[in-house]
Amino acid sequence: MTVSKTTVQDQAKQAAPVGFDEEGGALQLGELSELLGYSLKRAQLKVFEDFLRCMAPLQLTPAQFSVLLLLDKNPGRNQTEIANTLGILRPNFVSLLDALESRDLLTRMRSPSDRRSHVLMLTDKGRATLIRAKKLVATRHEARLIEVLGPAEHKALLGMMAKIAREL
Amino acid sequence: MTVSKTTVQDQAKQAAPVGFDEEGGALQLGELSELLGYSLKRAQLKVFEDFLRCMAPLQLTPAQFSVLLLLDKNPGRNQTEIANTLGILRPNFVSLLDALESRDLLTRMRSPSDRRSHVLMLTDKGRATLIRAKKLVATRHEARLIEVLGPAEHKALLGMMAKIAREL
DNA sequence: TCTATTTGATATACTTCATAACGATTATTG
DNA sequence: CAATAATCGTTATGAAGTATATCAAATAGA
Repeated sequence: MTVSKTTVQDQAKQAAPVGFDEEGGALQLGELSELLGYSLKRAQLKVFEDFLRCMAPLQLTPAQFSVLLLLDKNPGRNQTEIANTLGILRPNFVSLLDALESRDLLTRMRSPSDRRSHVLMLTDKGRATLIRAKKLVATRHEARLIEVLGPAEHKALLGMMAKIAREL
Repeated sequence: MTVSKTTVQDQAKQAAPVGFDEEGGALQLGELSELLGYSLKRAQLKVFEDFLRCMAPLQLTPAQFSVLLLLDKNPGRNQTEIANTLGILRPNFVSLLDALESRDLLTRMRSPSDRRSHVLMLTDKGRATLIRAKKLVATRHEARLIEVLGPAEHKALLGMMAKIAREL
């Protein structure tokens, strides 16, 4: 779909009185606004953008945050388990972990029971960072979303997204 | 976020009776399921996946379909206008158009009034393809989404997505 | 034991997204 | 009017994200 950040700043030419074609006015979105995938993609990009902005002080991407979150709830798992749960392919998970480990947010430890696998664990710094990150998400990011949608719709939205991810 | 298609086929080990940790069971998603961005991204990927599947007979990607749709409603616009409206950067729009033009779905015509710009227009084949594409989207894709969500929630979802894209 | 599988890792490729710069053309402006 | 600036489509290029094949080491299974 390719929806960039630089979005619809096109109507700089000024908004025409709706129902305008032939030269000059803003374009007609047409059935595009009824296409769920289209809106979904644009909304998703906006949400990630906002996440990055809110998380700027900690320099964590959504993917990195999700790893910390999952590790905190599931200590002692190996890379394959965490990656699979997040839908990340093992090869691509390596560099993601490299980055977090180099920042001392987590450690890879050879498992004593199966020396092929790495047991992943948050460091103290990782846990502390996660706590701060959760606060930023709650007080800035999700707060903003709730502000825009209202609490009821925000919750309903969560349910719908989960349903699509699960049942489609 | 990095959410691949190969998703959560991890619980192959069999589902533990919920509220299980320490080895063996499925992982605890934890606050991840409350993270709107996370669910949004996974849902978006699913929706695009379904779109591609439904559109397979016509071999149109979501981005290509959106271009045809927009061109049909806004004939005679140039590349920059269409690209900006879709949030696509001009350089990246070139190869997208190349693909559609080489399939004879649209034409680039030098504008007589401004010989820098290309006026974009659907060909007859492009219009015919668009009609078929719209039918596929309506009868397969959106129909499936409505089946999963129900008509009321589907509509509510459209509204929420538009709101986020617009106001966040 | 011999073979097959799994784990983390590397290499690699393809797609998407972003920026800089160019020639041609048009607009501005001194 | 001439000189400069801006715009259009395009090319080149780079950074991510995503995908597959393959490897050595370790384990599991025959």
